[in-house]
Amino acid sequence: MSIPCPEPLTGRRREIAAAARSLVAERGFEGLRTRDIADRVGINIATLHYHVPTKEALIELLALSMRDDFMAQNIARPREGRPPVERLRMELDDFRETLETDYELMLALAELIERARRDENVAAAIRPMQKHWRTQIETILAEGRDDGSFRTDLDPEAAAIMVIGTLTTFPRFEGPNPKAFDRIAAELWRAIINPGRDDPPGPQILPGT
Amino acid sequence: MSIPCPEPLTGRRREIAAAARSLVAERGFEGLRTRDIADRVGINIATLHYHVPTKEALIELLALSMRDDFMAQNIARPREGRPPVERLRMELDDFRETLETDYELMLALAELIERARRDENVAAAIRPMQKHWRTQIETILAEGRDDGSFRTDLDPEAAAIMVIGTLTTFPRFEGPNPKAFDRIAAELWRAIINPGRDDPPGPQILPGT
Amino acid sequence: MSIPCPEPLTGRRREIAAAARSLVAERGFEGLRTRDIADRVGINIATLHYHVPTKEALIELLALSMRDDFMAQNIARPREGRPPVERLRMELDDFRETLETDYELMLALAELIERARRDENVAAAIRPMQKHWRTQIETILAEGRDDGSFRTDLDPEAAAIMVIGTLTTFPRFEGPNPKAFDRIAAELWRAIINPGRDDPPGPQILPGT
Amino acid sequence: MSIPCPEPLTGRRREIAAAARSLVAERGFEGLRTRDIADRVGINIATLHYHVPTKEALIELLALSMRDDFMAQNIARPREGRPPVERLRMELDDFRETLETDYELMLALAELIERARRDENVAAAIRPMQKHWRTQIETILAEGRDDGSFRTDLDPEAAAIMVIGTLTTFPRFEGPNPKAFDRIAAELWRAIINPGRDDPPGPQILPGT
DNA sequence: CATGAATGAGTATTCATTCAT
DNA sequence: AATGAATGAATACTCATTCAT
Repeated sequence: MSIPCPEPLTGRRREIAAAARSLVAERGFEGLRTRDIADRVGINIATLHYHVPTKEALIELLALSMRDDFMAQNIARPREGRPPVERLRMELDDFRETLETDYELMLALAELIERARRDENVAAAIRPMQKHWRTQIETILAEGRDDGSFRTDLDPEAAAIMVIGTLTTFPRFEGPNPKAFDRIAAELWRAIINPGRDDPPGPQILPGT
Repeated sequence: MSIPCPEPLTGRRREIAAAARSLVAERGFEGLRTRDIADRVGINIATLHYHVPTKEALIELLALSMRDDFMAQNIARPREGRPPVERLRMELDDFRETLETDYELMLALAELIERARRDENVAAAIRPMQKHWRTQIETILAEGRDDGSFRTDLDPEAAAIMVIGTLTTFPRFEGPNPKAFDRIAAELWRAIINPGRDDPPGPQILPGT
Repeated sequence: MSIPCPEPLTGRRREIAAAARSLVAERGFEGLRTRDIADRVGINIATLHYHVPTKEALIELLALSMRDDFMAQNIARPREGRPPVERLRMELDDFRETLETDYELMLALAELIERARRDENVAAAIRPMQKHWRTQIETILAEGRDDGSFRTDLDPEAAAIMVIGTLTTFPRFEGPNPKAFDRIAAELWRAIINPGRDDPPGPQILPGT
Repeated sequence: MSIPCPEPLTGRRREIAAAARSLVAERGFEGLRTRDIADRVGINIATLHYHVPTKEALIELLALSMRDDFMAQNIARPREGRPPVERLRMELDDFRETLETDYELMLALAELIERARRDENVAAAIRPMQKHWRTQIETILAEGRDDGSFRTDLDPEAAAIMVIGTLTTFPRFEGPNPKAFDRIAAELWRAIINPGRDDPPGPQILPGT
């Protein structure tokens, strides 16, 4: 189901992509210098260009590597067959985990999304990831509305943007703080679940890991 | 209540800020060149530097000018004394209006916020604006929860981030499309208002799905 | 009649073109470096780029400046109305003079012609000059054949290439040596004039200024 | 009589020289890249450097290979003992043939000669070839003048340059066009042969205008 | 013989900034 | 206020060459 990176990341290319990612997270695309990437990897600039011919190709490589990493986390845990409530829970937990274990990925992704507006190559690399995430959430929301666990007046397409917007905007205000995240996730949860439902939405109620 | 721009924008400085803003909206900070700004204003680069000594100062000027414009829109309509439901409504309407009339401001602001993470000067200029908006929404939400028009289990601080995140993320998916915005705003509305309340939330209800 | 350089060579541009010319004469296009040109003019590379935006534009400027200089020498002395014999004489004298006073121009021109084969811009700049020279010689030869001063079996178009080829190839063997040139010019003369004609081809016979 | 290539061209070295030649013909020395040569041969650059240690050595190899090829064509047909008229004829025919069958050699040679002016190694490799050709033509012309078949006022040394200059300059104007070449060759012929001679210059006369 | 990877020294070009006028 | 000209410091990219395998 995932669209894999066409050229699998061999040793050096993997190192280069990793160095580029952390530099983008630190300084943004504005401050991304090929020389810095080479320095961080510990190679000569010419060597960098041997492995990745142009800066544009490098950004594309970065975009693809990040998309793959981001999507890999989503696919790790099987969601098929589980009820929508549980799947939304998993979605929030996944985001929380990425926030804690790979905040750098999150920051770099934010830069990438901003850049995608002007760079068609980046947009092309990022789009499948965005679409995948959005569709996944839309499906969960639609199914949850239909089975009565979510609000009956829920608009899945609009609510999906609400979920994504809330999650991605949160770190801009609070950073990777997991406690603060739980509070946001809980609010999102309450905004979505069906308030008229008798039985509680699951064994453990938010907030909580 | 507004924090005024320390150096008032004289003719040339105002033109420069406007040119910088539209260029940032078009190309992002990554592609912002002083020469392009001068060209757009119709002056020489040396003249640009006469009015704004450095690029850093220029970015600060831009940040301040945008903050002032953004906050001016909020202050235009008096909100004091009105009920929370109505004030939330106005908040959404304000955003919608900015989206329609000054989408460029919105785009440039997104770039500015991204940049603020690494640029303390920009952060300092932007922060009051962000704080102002966030506090305003938090207040509305808290009062609305307390008067029973919003969800009783609402967490105003978390929900404020949800509102801001949804609004600012929306254009990334749908652009300045007002129809699509109304759908998002309606969903946000339903996520916030008190579903158990008898009387309708106001004279005009937002268009649903 | 001459196609002038569209942008007249102002001070700096003139200096740059001159520096480029002597460097091309010395090292060929292969060894032409913008930095060397800037050094020779005594300016910074950035300043060079201020006056001539790209290397390509610089080469075009060079080509145009050389074309103009070369053609100026041809136009200096009025040839209208004079008999073909005398005009051919002037043609050879002109070449001899350029050889003596501006051998650098000659060398650089040779490089330019070689480059024109692959560079359409250079070709476009050079072509009018080549055509002008060729046509001028063809006309002289045709008229001289018709008035009986040149060989009656002369093929003006073919002979023009013979004249040009002999003149331009000569320095490759003998350098700018004027004595050696006179010998070549004399041979060319004898190859062209009508051997059956009674009266001598002119007051003074070659070689000799 | 031929000066053989000191290191005989083994398989790979031969291939490399051939690839270099066609690349020089296409792009000139200015655009000659070792990597392109290796690519055309189908080997790695490191392998290229195994066979030819430096670029300079490569250019020397190229010069030697071209000199050998060019001179081989001259030696193929025995000229000894034949009358000057016939030998000049053969000289022109040889050139015509090279023009038709190996125009690439001709183009590359032109580049090489231009480069020889600045590169002593190339000059050293090329000089014997140039000298050989020049001397050969001078001898033909001197003998033809003495036996009355060529102009009696012929200056063999000057006329040799005229012949070489005409032949080598021709392709710059007309390319490898054989019809156009015949016209030039005919003109050259008429410029050299003795016009006062009764008997025709040979069994087959060159096509005239 | 052959190659993948690496590199030092360049190479044109860019950009914010300065300064004399 | 305004500008033409100038510049130092970068910046992405190139190329012949080397070396371990």
